[in-house]
Amino acid sequence: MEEYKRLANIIFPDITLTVEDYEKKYPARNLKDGAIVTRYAPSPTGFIHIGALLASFTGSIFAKQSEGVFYLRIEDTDTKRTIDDGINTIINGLKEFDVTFDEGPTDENNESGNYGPYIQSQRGDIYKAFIKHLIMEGKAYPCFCSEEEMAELREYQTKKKMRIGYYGKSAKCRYLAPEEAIERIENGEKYVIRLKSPGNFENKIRFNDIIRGQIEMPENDIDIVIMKGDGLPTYHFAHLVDDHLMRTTHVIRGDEWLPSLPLHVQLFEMFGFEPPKYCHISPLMKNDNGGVRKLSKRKDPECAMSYYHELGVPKEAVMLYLATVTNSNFEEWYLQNKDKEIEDFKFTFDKMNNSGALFDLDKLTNLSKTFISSLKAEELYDRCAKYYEEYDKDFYNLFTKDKKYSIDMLNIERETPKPRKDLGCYGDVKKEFWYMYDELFNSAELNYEFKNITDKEEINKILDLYMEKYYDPKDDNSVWFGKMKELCDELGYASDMKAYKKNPEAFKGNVADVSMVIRVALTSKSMTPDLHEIMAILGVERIKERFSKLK
RNA sequence: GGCCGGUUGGUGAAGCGGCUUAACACACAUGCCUUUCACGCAUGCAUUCACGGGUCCGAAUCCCGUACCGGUCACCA
Repeated sequence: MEEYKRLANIIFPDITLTVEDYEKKYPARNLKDGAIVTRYAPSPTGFIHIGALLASFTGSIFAKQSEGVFYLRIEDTDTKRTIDDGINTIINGLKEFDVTFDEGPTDENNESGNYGPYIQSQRGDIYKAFIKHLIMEGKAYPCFCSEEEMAELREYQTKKKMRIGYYGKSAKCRYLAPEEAIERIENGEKYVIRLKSPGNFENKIRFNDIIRGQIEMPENDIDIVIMKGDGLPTYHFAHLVDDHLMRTTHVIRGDEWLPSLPLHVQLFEMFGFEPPKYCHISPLMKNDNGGVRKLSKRKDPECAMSYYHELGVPKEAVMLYLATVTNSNFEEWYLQNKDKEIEDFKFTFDKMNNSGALFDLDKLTNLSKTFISSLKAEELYDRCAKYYEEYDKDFYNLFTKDKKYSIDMLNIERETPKPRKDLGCYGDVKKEFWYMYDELFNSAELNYEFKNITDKEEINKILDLYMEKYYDPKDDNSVWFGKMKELCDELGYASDMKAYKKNPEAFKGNVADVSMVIRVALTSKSMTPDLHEIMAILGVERIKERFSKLK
């Protein structure tokens, strides 16, 4: 025991605070029964992907609904991957989707909360105190094996069909006498600290995952590295220290961590701490030539949150989609409670899927269309203006030049019980309505999509007669359409569709064909929103102007 | 290769031993409505829950085996 103590003091001469000191410094949280304390703990690698949003949304919703705490912890122990401004990227990126934290860093230099620091690179002494404690008890040891030696070991084990890893007899440094270790350290040899695992692979341990249920796995017997050569802890050890000291009740994380659960439980037991509850969530998957795989930020553009931002998909639609992935019964509830907020739905762990869901962009688009259709014209206008200001300055200028005009345009067949659902994102506004702007209509290379009536003379005949005799901007929709029928009668087209269907031979065409001529003449497109409203918004002069382009 | 997890339609899924002739939603198809499209409405879309065996009066639901898919086995998280 004395040798272990000496070893510990030689490795960590400056660490004076003990595990007990930290236990006192970070007391149990005083929260109501059942309150969930959980966290989002990303590495600041400068990129927010949809899986990260899903994980953070899940954590925040459970914390909120249980009146618990949701905090941000930055896991920057991998100094090679950490980037500048990574923290701001995470905070601002999530904030855009209304995911916010009760505690944790608030920007690169500040933080709030009593359980910090919340940035792992600033917690070095805390980890060291915990590691020192283990060394003093003979439960951790310095390992001097080089990368080459480790590679050899792996090769040997593979050849012999043994389990791979630093364990049992293969764990040479485990058997080094403390005196020898001290000597090698004093000689300046490089080392890492490994856990002296008390586990036996032959023993099974069981634990309960909140999402997966009972799981049985062999005990961990691998002497994993707990402190790297650079003095920083590995993920596993930081997880133990941080989640214990920050008094986390639920660890919500991706299921890639499931295999290291025996290790984590072992770590907590070695310190006599109660482990948190674990909730392993499945990753979002994607079809890929016949197979499925995890959504990948390298291969899949839809994985990056910036993808939705650039398209102008409302954040509400993205969140709605993630809510349906989180709890499959959410959608049914939402369809009946469209006026409520996502948070009003009571999310539960047992409704969480325990196998990976295929990411369904179609479904997201549908949610987005439905959501946009429910917006008031003015609200949509504001959102679009913001979007185009960022992504299409030219269109932004046209769009905002006459605010009322654009709002009227957006309001076609909107703010009714059954609004149009044709806009999947803000970016679609330009695609659907560009012809409403003279600057675009007059400069575009127009492709008139005339359908049944294509003869130029006939088209002009219809347009002329319509303008001279039948068009009156004061008419409401039904009066206007009544006149359209009169126009049809005069020119030999069927004004009554039923009569036309009964005997198509008797007519040159029907009222739909004639309406189509006017629609295409005004917009060049065969598919548009309500024609009467379009004309009302364009006004007589511009209608005439557009008709004359066809002369 | 070891360990772990998963497998219900084109997709997300409900289901947790009899109420299932497998909910709901997306997608798709057809029809209706209709001046186009979109909306809306109606109908269709798994005789079957990966496969094989077992338990049971009864199984998508419980057990065992097989297959396939996924994850993991770093001084990365």
